[in-house]
Amino acid sequence: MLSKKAQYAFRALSTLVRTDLENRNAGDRGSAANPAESPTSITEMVKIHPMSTKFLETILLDLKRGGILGSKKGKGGGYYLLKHPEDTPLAQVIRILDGPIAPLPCVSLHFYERCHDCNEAVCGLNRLMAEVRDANLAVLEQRSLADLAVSQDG
Amino acid sequence: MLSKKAQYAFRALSTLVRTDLENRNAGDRGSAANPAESPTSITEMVKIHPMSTKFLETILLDLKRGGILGSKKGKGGGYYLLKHPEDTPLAQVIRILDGPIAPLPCVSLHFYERCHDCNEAVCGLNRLMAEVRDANLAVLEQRSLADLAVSQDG
DNA sequence: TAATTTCCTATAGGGTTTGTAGGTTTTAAG
DNA sequence: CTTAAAACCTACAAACCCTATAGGAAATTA
Repeated sequence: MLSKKAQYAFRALSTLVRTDLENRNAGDRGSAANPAESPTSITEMVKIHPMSTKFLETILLDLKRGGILGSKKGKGGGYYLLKHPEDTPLAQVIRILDGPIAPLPCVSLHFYERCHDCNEAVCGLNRLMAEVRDANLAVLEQRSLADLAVSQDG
Repeated sequence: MLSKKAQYAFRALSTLVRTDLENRNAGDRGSAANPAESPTSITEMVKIHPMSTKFLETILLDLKRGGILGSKKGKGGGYYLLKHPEDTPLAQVIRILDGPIAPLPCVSLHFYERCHDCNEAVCGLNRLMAEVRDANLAVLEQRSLADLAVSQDG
């Protein structure tokens, strides 16, 4: 199950994706194209998706440290996507906030930990959970923030 | 990530699967074929896969209540598989010990809970996490306890 | 100078996970 | 009929993690 952190992250990100795409379209028509020039503040995000402001703050900082968001301090500041929405897979968001996607540490690609109680080469569970991991990644590495915004009204 | 409970469960189950298959083969050759007639005790399981006896006890009781195991009390008693290993999907084990497989309650098939903060019909995250759930189930409902025992030496 | 906003760290409360304790009931074997 | 072995049951404790809050410091704009 996704943690609350990850769920809140996706809500905030869906707002940022919309703003991002709007800015890009405006850019095509001669207006400001650079998302960094029109960041979205935490206050605005919370208005759209009500949640604890302070909690969201820590989440956005995580996403910034994780290389997904940029920020601008001071009045008129806020957060913005560093890359095109299509270029940030959902897997990256989940890893930052929830850690490993794999069902076991010994089959994790990014958070691997050795399994002390079994021989990984011949462990049946190991092999099966690697299958589960791959099934997850097939979706989570393919799908991106861009998919998050499609027809999202609520 | 799988809980310790689920991990221990799979280890104990792998022992039971082996015993089960051995008994079935022996049955073909004229010996005891019914797994219920040669149950495996907790003590034996812990010898093969070292872990807390008392903790495993609660896990096995969960699996019994969940309809996966049968048991026999008293001296010479123990646990045994109620069905052929191929007929118990991994998903059933995980649901008993860890609950929902879906990444969000609002896309869970067995543990559904309504999502209060979004319109499920148009929620982008909802749709994506349903994809993840299906990817998981494609493996976990297809794979069974029988797959757990294949070439498992450790 | 004032207002706004991100940035940073610590911490508290609650819940869950993990594991323990102690006893009861059932069954088999001598 | 007694003893030993095993499942069964409930409560509880300790550790850990998740969620959220608090209180400022630093940066930027007007």
